Amino acid sequence: MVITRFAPSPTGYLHVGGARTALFNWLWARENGGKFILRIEDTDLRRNTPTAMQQVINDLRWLGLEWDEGPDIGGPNGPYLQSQRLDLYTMYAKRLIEQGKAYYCFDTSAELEAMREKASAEKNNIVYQRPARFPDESDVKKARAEGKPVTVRFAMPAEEIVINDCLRGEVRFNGAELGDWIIIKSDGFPTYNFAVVVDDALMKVSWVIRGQEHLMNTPGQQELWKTLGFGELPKYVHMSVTISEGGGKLSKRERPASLRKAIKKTEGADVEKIAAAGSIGAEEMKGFLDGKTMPDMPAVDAMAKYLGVELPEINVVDFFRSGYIPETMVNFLALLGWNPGTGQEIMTREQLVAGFDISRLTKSNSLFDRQKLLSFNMEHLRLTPKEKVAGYFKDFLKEEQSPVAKADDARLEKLLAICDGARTLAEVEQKSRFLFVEDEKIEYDEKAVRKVLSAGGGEFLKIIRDKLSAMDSLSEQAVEQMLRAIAEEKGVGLGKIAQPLRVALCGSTVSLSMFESVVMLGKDRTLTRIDIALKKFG
RNA sequence: GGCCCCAUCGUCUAGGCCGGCCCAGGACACCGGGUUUUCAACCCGGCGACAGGGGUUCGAAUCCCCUUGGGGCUACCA
Repeated sequence: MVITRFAPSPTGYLHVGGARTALFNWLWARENGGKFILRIEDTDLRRNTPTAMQQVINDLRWLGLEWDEGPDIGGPNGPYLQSQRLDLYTMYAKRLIEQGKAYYCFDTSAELEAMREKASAEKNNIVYQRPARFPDESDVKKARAEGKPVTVRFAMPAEEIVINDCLRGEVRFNGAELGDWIIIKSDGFPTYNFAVVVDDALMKVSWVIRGQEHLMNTPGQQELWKTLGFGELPKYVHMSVTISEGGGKLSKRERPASLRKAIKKTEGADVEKIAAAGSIGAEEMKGFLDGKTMPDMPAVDAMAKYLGVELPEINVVDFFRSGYIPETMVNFLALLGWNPGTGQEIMTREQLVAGFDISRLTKSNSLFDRQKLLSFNMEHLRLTPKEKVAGYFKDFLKEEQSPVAKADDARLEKLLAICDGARTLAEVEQKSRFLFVEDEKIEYDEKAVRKVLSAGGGEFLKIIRDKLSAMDSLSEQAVEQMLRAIAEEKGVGLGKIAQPLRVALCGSTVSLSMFESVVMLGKDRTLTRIDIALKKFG
């Protein structure tokens, strides 16, 4: 049976790189009728945040990547939180020590740092000097009494280690150069590389599909697996990595970094007010601007909103908030480093599962192209069943606290239908907003007013007003006829007529079709808005 | 620096393992035109790549080597 897993560390929102890894594992399990496990790697006390696990779970659910075993639903191989498996790691570490395959160390971080510096000065990799005699329990006691840190290292064999990667073939390493590495930290917690082996083995994971960044960890993990006698090795697949526009692995730091850039670029930026918007202190703000610290995501988002800058989407939630739907994300992410070989690009979840194959993974890194994502979203907005999209739209509106949220299901679907060709739900929201704002509260875009209303558009508005008030029933056809008639009479294009009306009704030059807009707004409110606009700008 | 991975249009990629069907195909972006009540969409057309150098071969995008470039890892992070 194919058993895969996704093992994030709960350090914040799920970002697209992680989502892609999760997706490939999920696809491979589903394709083979296997199992997909969610495991939380919370062995770093300092970095974990209490809400992060729930955030990751929410994001995976939104993407539709359901797992068969996990911390929230349990399973036969639990617990699925590493922090709850500590006794297991301790037990296996003890076993290794007894076998003489691992040993205690008492180095301080300063001593380690000195070793690193020495190695780097010699233009070499740091290799930990294995002691001639492994310390015993009495040494440990002594070290503890002296207040020295106690860690455990795995003794790597000094021989060639060959791993067989399903994507990259045989990759060779020199065990002697890799050196002995820590499996138990001084706080008693296992390191990632140790816990991952124990858990993968105990959870019977048969396929380890992860990013290329883990390739160097594999020889160590493989040796440990063998030493622990865990039997048949899992199949290893080290996928390409997702690169961002600026070069380098896509990282969640990009959002704060891009905000910092924006603040520095803004002339006369009121740093105090910006900090207040993010509810962070002056100290933290200074550290952030100096590039020393990163505020948390809510603070970053709030400051960006205050400044009115768009930050690049990195986390899965960012894409949700920008109006993308899960179908798009799953499809697009799947195509980053994989393709079905059929030339088909736009695919449903089912098609992805059916067509997925590890052997068609790409070896080279790929860049996350937001332009293409945008066009994918348009396609999926069209392809996905209407009710489903309406559901996503509702969630989106709620998250954005949009006035459009007041609309009922029928109206929502209507709006979505009118906006066929929109690339994001945010575009639909933006175009529809004016329908749900009070007549007096329309915000008029200065440029739009200048360009359309002040430039003689008021004349046409008056004509429209007169014609409209004479109509007794409104229909899209009737409104269209009326507007076209005016255009013809005046010998101008329809645009000359529709644009002033648009600005009067919406305050903007970007909105729904005017024919539908007038009908949906209703005669009275349309007239009211025309009057307001005429009074203000006519 | 050391170790490891990778290398086809601006981007994602097809093709490469089984050399000739590839003077390299698709998609997104871009450019030009059309359509149009705004934005978007839509239709037609166009630009555009085998990183460089050596081999092997009758023949190389495809196989080998070197160079260059990109990426990863180099923690008591995961």
